Amino acid sequence: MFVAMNDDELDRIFRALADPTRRKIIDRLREQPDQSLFQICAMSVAEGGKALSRQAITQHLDMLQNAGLLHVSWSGRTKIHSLDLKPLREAADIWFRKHLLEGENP
Amino acid sequence: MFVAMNDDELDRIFRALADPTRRKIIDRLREQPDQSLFQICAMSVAEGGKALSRQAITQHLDMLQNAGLLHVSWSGRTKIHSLDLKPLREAADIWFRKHLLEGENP
DNA sequence: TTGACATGCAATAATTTTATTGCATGTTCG
DNA sequence: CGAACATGCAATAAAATTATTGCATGTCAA
Repeated sequence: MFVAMNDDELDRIFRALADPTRRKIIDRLREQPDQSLFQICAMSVAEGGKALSRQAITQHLDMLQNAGLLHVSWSGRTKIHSLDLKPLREAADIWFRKHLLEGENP
Repeated sequence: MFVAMNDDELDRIFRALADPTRRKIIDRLREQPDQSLFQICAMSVAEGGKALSRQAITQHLDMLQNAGLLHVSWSGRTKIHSLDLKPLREAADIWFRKHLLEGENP
């Protein structure tokens, strides 16, 4: 099985995963998909401890989307966010597994 | 199988992987372990395109070591670097696989 | 011992990332 | 229609990351 992904894409994904707030968003979005920006902000406040502004969350979501990790749609005035795990799997294929699976002691 | 890793450790690992220079260092160190700082600098110059200062490389190595990804030893005046992939595997266990393996369509 | 070598340490500069603020736009509901 | 709502856009501030420079320390080898 073969995946195609250039360095820039891979880089965007790794960068997207570098921030704990974004990883938390990914976690929550996986637990419950199709959340609005407001819902995501609410989660963030409820769990994260520190309350980020809506714009901060928006910027994090932008980075996730830029890395191709998000599927976004609109329902009226509401923006709906869900995960797209495919790029994550591709990144794992071409990088992570290379280091984690080769030469593993059984 | 159970792994123990706190949020800080996980965060250091993800941050360490966020930079392309560091990922390249990991790649090269995997191809050829037990390299000195100078060797790593030389590689970086030879391959990376942009020539970083020795100190820049040192700082990158520090971050990798801080994330527990490096095994360092001394031979006289020479510092020897090798990878320690165990933390990477642990990080994959508690985070990556959760998202990548669950709910995979077969 | 001395000079070249391999590296460390510390300060600072340059760049990027993260967060905030204020205002603007389109949508729903009464 | 008009008010509350959900979000966007843009500028800027704050903080963190990345890279550089200069000097210091310990080691090897002639």
